Parts: sequence; structure tokens; C-alpha cells
Amino acid sequence: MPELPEVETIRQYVEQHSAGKTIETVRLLLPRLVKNASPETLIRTLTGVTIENVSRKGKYLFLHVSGNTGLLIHLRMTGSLLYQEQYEPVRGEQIIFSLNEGCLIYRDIRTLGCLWLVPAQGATGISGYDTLGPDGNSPAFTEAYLRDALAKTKRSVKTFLLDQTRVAGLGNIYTDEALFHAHILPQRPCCQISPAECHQLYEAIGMVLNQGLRHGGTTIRNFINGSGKEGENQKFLCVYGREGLPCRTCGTVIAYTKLGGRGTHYCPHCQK
DNA sequence: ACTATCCTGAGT
DNA sequence: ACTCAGGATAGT
Repeated sequence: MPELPEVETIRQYVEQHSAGKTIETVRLLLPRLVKNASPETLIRTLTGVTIENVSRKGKYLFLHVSGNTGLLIHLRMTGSLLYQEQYEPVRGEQIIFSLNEGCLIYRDIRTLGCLWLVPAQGATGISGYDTLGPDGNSPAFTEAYLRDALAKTKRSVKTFLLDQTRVAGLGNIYTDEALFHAHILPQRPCCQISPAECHQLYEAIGMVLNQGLRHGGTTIRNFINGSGKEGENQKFLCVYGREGLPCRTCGTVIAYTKLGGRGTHYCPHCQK
């Protein structure tokens, strides 16, 4: 579910409301969500610490706490992190951190999310995290970098954009949207993309991510932000979830196919 | 480059 | 009852 804009929306709210507060108790209702520590270790390590800040890299959230410790969180499909002033049970809640003021709740309907206890500085040893490429809307992600990376591979541009080690933060929704705005078909081999198209793609990636962020994320099924509200960006999607509907630009029916096992949406007229 | 896999819930 | 879902990884 959550891609960069959704995770960043959650990060901002959670950091604003939990930084400087102390974790008084930890209730872990589903221990298998924690991948590299026993329930006892997690609870012992996090009880009594102060939340310093919350950062994000790609789709990972990183809760930095006192004592050179961090809690790394990947929300996968349906995870979310909520802050509440007053504890109120929510559907699918799995971990409850009671703070000296309010509480943080990790909730995850499909329970596919992952949490790891990591050092606050240096490498985490978590494979997906340490190998992340630059965020798609960050200055580290440059057009020259994208052009070089595309030239090196002949796999489809959609598969490339979903590869978090190349560019971080794009999932199935923003990938399809970026390719629409760049006028590039998802199945195009990367090495056949022209410099002009690469420029369009570079601009489109930044644009769709920042637009998603401005609209507080995309809610298709069950994304909710840190305060439990839905995003607004679904109203602005051009292709994702619009198969069979007319293209907003040219009126051609939006097509649907499977690419690398993922549902893929595109306009057969606007995208070449 | 595929497929299966971890899960639950919604839609058909 | 069956298929599908916004992610990532391990296996072939």
C-alpha cells in the first residue's frame, strides 16, 4: 500500500506528535512482525526510551530513540503508524506504544509489515534498507544518474522503477502514474529510452511523488495517515485503477496488463 | 524473467 | 468459492 508519499505523510504526523516523548509501555500483540529480536528484547529495549525523531528512506520509517537505538519499520502492503492523544483500539492493531503523553499504534491488516531493532547510527544490517537507491524526489536522484542507470539494463522500465536499489519510494501506483506523465509505455526496455524521454521520466517521477505528498497520499483500499485520515491523491490519478475508463488527455480507453506479476495501467495512445 | 510466498479482506 | 490487492524476497 504505502509508497513514498504515504510513508512521508505518516512520518511527518508521527514525528510532530511523538518526538520528545517517552515510551512507557510496549504491548506487542503479534511478535512475528519483529524480524530480528525476541519480543522480550524489543520490549526491554524500547521501554523507557525517548523518541528523538522519525526519519524516512524510501518506504522505510526509522524511529530514532535515546540510547543509540532505532526501530526500523516497513509497512509493506497495509501497515500504518498512528498517533492518538487518548488510546482508542483500532482494527488490526498489533503494537501499542504508550507514551508519557498519547500513544503510537502500529496497525497492519494483512500483517505483512516488518520491524527491526537497529543501531541508530551506521549500517543497520537490514538488506533492503542498506541497499536503497536515492529517493525519487531527492537531490541525490539526478537526471544523469537515471540516464546512466537506464542505459545499463534491458529490462522493462516499469520493473526498473519498482527496483528500490535503483530509485527508492516508487510502488505500483506512482510507477504507472510517472510513466503516463512521461509518455512512456511500461514494457519499454530501459536501454531503448532516449535522452529526451529520460528527461520526461525524471521530471514525471519527481512530479508524481510531490503531488502525492501534497495531497496527503493515495487511498485506494485502506491507506490511512498518522491521524487515521485518508489521503486525497486518488482523485488525481490518471491511469492507476482507471482501466476501461477514458484517458483524461485523449479519451482512449486505459489499458490493463500484467508486467512482472504486477497489475499495470497505461494509455495506449499517449504512451509510446 | 518468471513464480511462489508471507497474510487478510474486499469484490465478483 | 474464488480471485485479486499498493511490497519484497527467495527460489527456479
